[in-house]
Amino acid sequence: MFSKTCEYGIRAAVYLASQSVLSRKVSLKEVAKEIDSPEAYTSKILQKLVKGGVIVSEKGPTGGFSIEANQLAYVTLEQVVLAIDGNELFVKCGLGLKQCNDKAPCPMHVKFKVIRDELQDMLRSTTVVELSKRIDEGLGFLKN
Amino acid sequence: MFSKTCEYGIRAAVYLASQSVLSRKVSLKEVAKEIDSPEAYTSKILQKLVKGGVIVSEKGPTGGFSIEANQLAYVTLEQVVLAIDGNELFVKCGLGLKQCNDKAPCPMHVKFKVIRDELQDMLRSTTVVELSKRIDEGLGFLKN
DNA sequence: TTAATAAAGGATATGTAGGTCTATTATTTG
DNA sequence: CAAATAATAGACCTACATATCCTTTATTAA
Repeated sequence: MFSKTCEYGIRAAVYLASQSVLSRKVSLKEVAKEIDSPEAYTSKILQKLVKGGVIVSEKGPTGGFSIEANQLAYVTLEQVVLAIDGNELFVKCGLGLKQCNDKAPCPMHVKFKVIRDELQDMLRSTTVVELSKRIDEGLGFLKN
Repeated sequence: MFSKTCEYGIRAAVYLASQSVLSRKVSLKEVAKEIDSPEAYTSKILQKLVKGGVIVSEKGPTGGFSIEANQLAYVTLEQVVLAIDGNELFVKCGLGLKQCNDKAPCPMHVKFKVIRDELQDMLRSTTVVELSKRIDEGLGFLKN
């Protein structure tokens, strides 16, 4: 469904949310450890999230990654997916046709669009901080 | 969403359905042309569909690919996806965790499962012959 | 102002999906 | 049986996602 990069990205964003509610900045090393992803690769992913405006970073000692306090309530899974995988998942034809749309649809278009839109709605209405709370409550994990 | 191989596979199956209702067998070359996919690669994909029991093939002159008449009404998109991409799409964790399930869920699990199940239901309740009819009616295309 | 710390970034490596090429096997028809 | 036709199969190639390595830049605190 999502690229592996994006899976890491969501996990990273959720972990950062869990720490940002505590006003903690987190190092690359810690993020990688907590979401069980390769450190160097995680670095690239976090950079994408920074460029996408999803998270912020600070260099130097006492630096690290975080989600700004006033953004915390508004960062959604959709933003994370858009920052990493782009909008392809939300617009691409299920059969891979270049020119598939409501006017010139592939035969699966109508039914597929319903699912695609529901997926996007779900991601848009789910915040990373909301998911981070489930972890706190023991209702979810970011690695195993 | 689906692999590119699977996209070709669905298009091929739908085209074969459209011809099988006319009791026509179709050559590899014709399938590739009609769904706009590389011929040699299409060959591999059709073989997967044959092995998966979705379509049948006959060698020699007058040979070709088709969907058996008594199967035509029952071949679903789900069968095509399973034959090519396997069941990963229907069971895999949205965050890529190995051990994510109802008992030990990732934080996205509950919401993601809803979408995943709806997708599978849609594919299971949609037949390839149903989609082929849309093409006949000018309500869909397999290439552009 | 220097040493330590942490992110940024470029170059490179690896693995897998996607795609091609060529030879072989099966079947039909003259 | 021979020639033509069509699928089958294995080896090979390519592009891209995934992953690593190493150097540079920014920032802090002693």
